[in-house]
Amino acid sequence: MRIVFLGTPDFAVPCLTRLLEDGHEVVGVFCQPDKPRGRGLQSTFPPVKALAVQHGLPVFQPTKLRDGSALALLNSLAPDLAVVVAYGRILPRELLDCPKLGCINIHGSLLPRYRGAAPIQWTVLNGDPVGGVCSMYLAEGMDTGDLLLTRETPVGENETSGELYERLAPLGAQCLSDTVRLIETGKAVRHPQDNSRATAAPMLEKSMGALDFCADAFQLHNQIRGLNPWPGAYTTVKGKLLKVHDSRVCKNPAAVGLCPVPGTILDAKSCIVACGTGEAALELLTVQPEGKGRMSGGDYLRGARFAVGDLLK
RNA sequence: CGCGGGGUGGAGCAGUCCGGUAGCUCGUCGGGCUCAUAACCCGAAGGUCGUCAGUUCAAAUCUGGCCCCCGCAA
Repeated sequence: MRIVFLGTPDFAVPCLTRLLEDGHEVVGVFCQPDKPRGRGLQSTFPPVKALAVQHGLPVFQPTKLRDGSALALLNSLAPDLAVVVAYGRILPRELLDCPKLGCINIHGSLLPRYRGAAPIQWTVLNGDPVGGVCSMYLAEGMDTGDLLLTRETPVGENETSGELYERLAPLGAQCLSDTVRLIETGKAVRHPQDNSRATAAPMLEKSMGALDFCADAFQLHNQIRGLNPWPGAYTTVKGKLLKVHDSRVCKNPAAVGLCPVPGTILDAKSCIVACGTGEAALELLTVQPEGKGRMSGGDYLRGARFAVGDLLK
């Protein structure tokens, strides 16, 4: 089949790889324009572009999709099918109607749950025990199209968004492969979404990373792993940023019977911090002070000269 | 030249402004105490202070260049 692929980040890479392995004719690859990233503002290729270039595929990075030129371009490629995976833009109606067999999408959640830009992260943030990917036809609304296939996977209680992302990307590629085969053989079945069960997964913001130790330890733990690796959870200590990369819920805090102020350090060796009502504490496994590298919670306490009973702030 | 922090025994830090004995909390090794211990006590090993050059009687500390790590912003 003649396929146009639209995708940008790492998550989309296994999908494109799989299409090529399956022997499809990828006639064009769309991704977001190169953007300056990192220290020094160096311009970098999106991962999908890097892969496409490596395979000698034509790459297109339009800044506008609605001025007609994108439509003309897509028409000229005459695709049977368009595959959209984390492209990062809304496709206008005229583009959706262009490919003969339509546009399909791989989404990192079990729709209708988590429609939007950050489905994987919200799965973790909410502490869901099960996540997954699904394939669907694109419709005009955000992730509202008819479902095709769904693939579930259990989510570990300490799994980070980054880790789930890594597992979901190949699962998505498999799902895509199966879906394309169904479409190719005319066996694809549309399952409309149950809109009443829909939830939103909006883009993450930096401010979501602020930790408040008055919250429940489980909640904080989900926040930390859900925002790892980006944008990251943090607290402020002595006026400086302290990122918290990794944590564990500590169900039996050492301070039995006490009701320490949230944020109190309960252990000198492993940076266990009192949270919420004190029923469960939070062990900060890996932290990173502003301007420093990441280190274990214990190392941090030693270097910053904290003692048991001090308030982490 | 976007803004900023930093490189000191194995780890995390102090010391740098006001040059002059290598410090702290851990870890490691040996010994002791204990029913026992990641707890406690005693002792030991381990560092050309990122690198190159300069100033000086003397540089971790002052000056200049270079390398590397990181936070913010994007």
